Amino acid sequence: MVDKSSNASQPSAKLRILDKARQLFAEHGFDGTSLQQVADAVGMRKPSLLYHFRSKEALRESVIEELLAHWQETLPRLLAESRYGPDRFASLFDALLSFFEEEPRRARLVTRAALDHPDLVRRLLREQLRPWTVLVSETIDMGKASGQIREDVDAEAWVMHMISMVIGAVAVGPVSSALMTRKDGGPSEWPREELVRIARTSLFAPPPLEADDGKSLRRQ
Amino acid sequence: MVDKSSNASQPSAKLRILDKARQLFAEHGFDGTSLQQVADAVGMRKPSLLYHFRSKEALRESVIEELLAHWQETLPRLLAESRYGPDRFASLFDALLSFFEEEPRRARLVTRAALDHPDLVRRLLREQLRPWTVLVSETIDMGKASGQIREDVDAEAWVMHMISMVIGAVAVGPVSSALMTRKDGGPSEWPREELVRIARTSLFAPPPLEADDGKSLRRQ
DNA sequence: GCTTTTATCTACCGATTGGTAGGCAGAGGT
DNA sequence: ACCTCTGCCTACCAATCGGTAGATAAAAGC
Repeated sequence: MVDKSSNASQPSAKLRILDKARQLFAEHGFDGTSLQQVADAVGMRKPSLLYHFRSKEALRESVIEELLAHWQETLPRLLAESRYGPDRFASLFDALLSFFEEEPRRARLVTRAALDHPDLVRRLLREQLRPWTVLVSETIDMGKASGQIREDVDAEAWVMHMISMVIGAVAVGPVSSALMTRKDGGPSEWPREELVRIARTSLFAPPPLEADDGKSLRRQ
Repeated sequence: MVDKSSNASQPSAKLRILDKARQLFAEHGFDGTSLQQVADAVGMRKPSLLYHFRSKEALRESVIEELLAHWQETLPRLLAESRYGPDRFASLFDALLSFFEEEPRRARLVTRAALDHPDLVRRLLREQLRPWTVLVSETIDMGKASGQIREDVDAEAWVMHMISMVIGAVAVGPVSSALMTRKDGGPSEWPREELVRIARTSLFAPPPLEADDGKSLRRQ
């Protein structure tokens, strides 16, 4: 058994390999990345790499598991940090968006994994992520009773679509933004606000009388 | 010069190659598919395949271009067929969704292409698809004046996100549905309705007084 | 001090990759 | 009859693929 963080001296070869492999897999895909490229990026020979991971397949599984683990570790924190009250979902959605936005490779990696190995990713989603989405769904359903949430929302499906939408939007963001008029001007020119608005308006019930001042819907 | 539909006898080798290559690329990715696999699927030897496409790169470009061309040919028809009046966008959205739903490989292929060759896909989107999305955006903006469309909609961004959302949802549909409670039960158990609802409620202004009977919003 | 374990290396393997050379059968034009 | 061009073939190529064997040096355990 080899632990992943034995000595505190430096990042441990295994972690360095996982880090570089994650980057390369996200950018060029699993089949588009050779062990030689990973080895070069890490700064060691190919057989040394295969000493830590017995095959390319094992390396790929480790990368995916590490991704899900990182997600599973971060998500509860997001849920805990998100403020209570009417803004809670907006705050949570914002956190979810930021999670992938700060490192778009994560979104690309999970998208590629979903395309290349649907069964594996299905299983991991079920086992590791679904408990949390169920929690969110139940909270949404409770919000219907108090009138804050639209009655016609399918909570489970909404959560699923929002996650899929955020990941997809971040993963192919630089590409789909080719449809926008305000041409490039840097990677930050991305219509993030509209994404938040779509999520908000499809979830929250409109305020009773007054409309369009956004008083009860604003985020900060 | 070799035309793509010379004799009417049978589908012409070039087209058969493109067809099989499209399927394989969509399912296993560009790098995950070898020319040998394509040749086997078509039923010819590898060099015969390379007689029609001078390299794997050329084959990939042809597949992508054919995909965009097919899209570009279908989209104007969808726009023309969609009924006028308040239901027009719902009808159009439904057509867009059906376009990818009836052949999910299209969605997977374009997603993979966007990940593997962002620059190429950006260019194709700009040149071939954007004129149509601009048209839709302008119509949306006109709808604001008549009060049917929400004032806070960013038309261009909304259209972009909807396309991205639909393609993403269809491409990874079988995977993300692992987050749903109503387990599998076939591929048609997919929460399509919620997707339509998200699109609708994020675009249309709520009816003046009465709500929730969906009279002015219903689709069929 | 000796042995074992860990982590890396060089050298190599067979299989497969994308791609080329050149032959050959048939259809069509002249 | 002859030539040309098309479309497919067999045979082959160098390069790269994922992976193995075995040597070696340093550290750890006894």
